[in-house]
Amino acid sequence: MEYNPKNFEQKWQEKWFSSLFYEGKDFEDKQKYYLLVEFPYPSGDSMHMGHTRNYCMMDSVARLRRMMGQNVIFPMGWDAFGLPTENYAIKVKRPPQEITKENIDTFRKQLKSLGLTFDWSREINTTDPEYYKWTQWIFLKLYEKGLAYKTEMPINWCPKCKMGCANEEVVDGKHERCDTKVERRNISQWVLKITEYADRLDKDLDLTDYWDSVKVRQRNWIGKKTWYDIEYKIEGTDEKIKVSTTRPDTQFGATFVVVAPEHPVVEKLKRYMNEKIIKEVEKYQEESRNRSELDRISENKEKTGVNTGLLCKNSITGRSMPIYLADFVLTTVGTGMVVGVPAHDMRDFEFANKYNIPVIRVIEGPNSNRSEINSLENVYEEEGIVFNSGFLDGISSEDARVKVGEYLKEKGIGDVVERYHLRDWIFSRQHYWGEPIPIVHCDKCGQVTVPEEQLPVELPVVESYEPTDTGESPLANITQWVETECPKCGGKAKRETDTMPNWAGSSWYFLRYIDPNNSDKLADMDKLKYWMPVDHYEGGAEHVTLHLLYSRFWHKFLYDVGIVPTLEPYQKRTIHGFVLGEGGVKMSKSLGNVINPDDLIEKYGVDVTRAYMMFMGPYEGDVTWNTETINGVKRFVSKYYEFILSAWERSGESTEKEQKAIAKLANRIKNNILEFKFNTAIAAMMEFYNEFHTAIFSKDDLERLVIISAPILPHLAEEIWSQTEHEYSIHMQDWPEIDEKLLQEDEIEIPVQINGKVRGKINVLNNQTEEEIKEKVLSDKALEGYLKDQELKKFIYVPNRIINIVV
RNA sequence: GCUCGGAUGGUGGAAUGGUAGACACGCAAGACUUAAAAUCUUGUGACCAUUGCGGUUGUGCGGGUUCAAGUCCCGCUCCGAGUACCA
Repeated sequence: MEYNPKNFEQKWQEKWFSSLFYEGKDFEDKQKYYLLVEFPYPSGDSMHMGHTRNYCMMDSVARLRRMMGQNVIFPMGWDAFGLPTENYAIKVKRPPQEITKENIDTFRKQLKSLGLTFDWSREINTTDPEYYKWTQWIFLKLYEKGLAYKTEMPINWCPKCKMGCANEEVVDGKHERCDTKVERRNISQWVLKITEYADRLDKDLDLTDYWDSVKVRQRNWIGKKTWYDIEYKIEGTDEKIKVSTTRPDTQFGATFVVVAPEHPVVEKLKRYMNEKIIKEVEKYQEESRNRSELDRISENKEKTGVNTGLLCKNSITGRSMPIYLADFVLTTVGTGMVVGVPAHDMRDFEFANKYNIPVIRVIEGPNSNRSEINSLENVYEEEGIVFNSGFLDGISSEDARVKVGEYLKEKGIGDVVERYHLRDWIFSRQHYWGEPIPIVHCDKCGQVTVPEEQLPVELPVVESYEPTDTGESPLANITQWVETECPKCGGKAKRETDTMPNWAGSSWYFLRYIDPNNSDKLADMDKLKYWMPVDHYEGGAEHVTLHLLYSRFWHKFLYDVGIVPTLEPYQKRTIHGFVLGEGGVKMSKSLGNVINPDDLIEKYGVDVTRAYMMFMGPYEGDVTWNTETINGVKRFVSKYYEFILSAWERSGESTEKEQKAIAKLANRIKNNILEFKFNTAIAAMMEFYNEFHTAIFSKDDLERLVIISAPILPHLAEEIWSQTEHEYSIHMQDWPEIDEKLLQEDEIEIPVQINGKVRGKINVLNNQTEEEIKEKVLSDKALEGYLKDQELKKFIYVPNRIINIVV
């Protein structure tokens, strides 16, 4: 009867993986539940603890929901394109295809050894040509709809990885992968017009049940703002410039205008400048061109700029304002021209201060009167009441903006525009290990799409290749692959050698799980209608901006072209915490504090490992590894095993107390798992054990106990089920129906407070009225000392909770 | 700077506005043992009292609402994550 998991855990896993009880069945007449976890990148290392923990938690959810009669789809696959494998392949001169296959085999074995009931019949792999055929197909559709285009653009160039990277991959001016400072380079790049979906990506968040923190991050990234573009006439000319602002309520405080130095309008303005100033302007343009965006943004806060000598007239206030060029203004933001309001913008104040431009205050707020603004500290950036502002006087900032908007329209001198922080998605990578972009360049026909029937455009398998120094993809060196026929005219043509970023394959993988082997379609519409949307998408915080946004964008596009049936891909999205190494530091190879799940399984067994990972702390919080604590879980699991088996041997009649305890435990386990409170689900089991391990139970009740333990301790439950002569498998049993009556108490003990302090306890019957209870409390001997000679001011009775007496 | 989280014993953490510290680790004492490990029992926020009952205080800090606040409101401090010359 001793708990020895080595004797049975593997045996049951083998049986599970051959009997396939956990597969999701298409079209089955049950409530469907699509539970999605982020698929891992199969690196050369072992699976990370973070992944392991979340998969174990979600496996418990999947097992519970199946027992609750739901048709659960809980799939797994591999996000296998990407740089680590490519770099390793270059180093050891082996094809990444081979390396990837080995890594996947290791990872799959690890997942299986944890007893996770992923539906392996639906396994996918983003690097499988049968999979990336459809990634390429989606690209073609995007191209056909004008949402993919190639353009010469300054990109962030990573000199180490020899590749361009999206703004989103640049952190602190460094490539997030390798920490190398990125440079600016002009390169012809494929770009996807995600900005065209910005509005819907923002608005449709309302259709989902994502955690608010997830919605907020999406919205901040999209950065929707209302902008006011205002035309100013340049004095002494017929030219106009259009500045943009989000704070038109401060217009009467505007005292200058700044144009981005690289802005095309500068050429036009030059016509009105004198020779000396033109020279200065050109010198400044040259300087700022050589500064990378990083440099322009970096620590050096000293503002630079050049006065054009030109003046423009504020079309709202009539004020004459000097025009400057300055590189803190970016062409890509707004109209690339800014109106400066030094009293209400710190950056404008710094600039005005340097160039002796007047500061005019026009907003007052609750904590700040109309006093003069004379230092950076008292620049007033908040909203408030507008003064000194002609037709805007005395109204709030918000109302003033509306009024300015109306005024612009009425006079025809500007527009109100919605703009987004989001920029288009740079989709090219100059690398080998990614999906080839299915485009052919023909001298005669230009850019030609590869016809659908010729997909996939497969990556050539080669022994070795290196990134090129020219910045082209390594594919460019593989001539026999590059040289091809033009699908249109049959003449000589060259393949596109850029590949897709590894965000591509992960932007739609959840759709392929639904119909993984379909060779005619991305996925069958009826199957999609049955399974979609994903009911719950579980993942890390690092993917709630980019990956989530990209995949929602692709999904909306696929919806528009009639491929998928839902507007949004995921109904719910939650964020798990990190697993930190001992002492609360990051787990990393260099610190040597990486915990390998294999070692834990070897030492403690699978169920103990799984239960410990869930018991460590709440789902959403970061947890710190503590090897001492796992012993507590091990102790509990062994005792629990021995307890149930011995209780089975001495079984008899359960009293009502035991029946109630099991009913309550069943409810707690179920509710806690569904609410992702795995730690308290296990605590509930421990509490039950502590109170009842010597009690007598009926066999019916013990069966129920084993069943409700199964989602958390799947191997243990299966073993006990079999030892107590039940038919395989416990995981195919129905979750027990709970008799509501068992959850109610006839008599409960509730605390009695006097003036807010607990002074005693009293037993209350279920059907007792407040009057009866009051009488009982007031005549209670133990409380007498507190109540004697006191005036009773208030008697509060909260049913089943507490009594508070104010005297 | 901005946005979003968080702060509860020696530790990880519980707690629909209703007995703060469930559960676990650790620690201490005891039992078993030649001994140790394992296991079991008891105790364990702090302070005071201890012969028994007990009392006071306590959830980062300062206010407030309430019969009642870890939880709600206002104002801070510190820590973590994300993000930024975004006009």
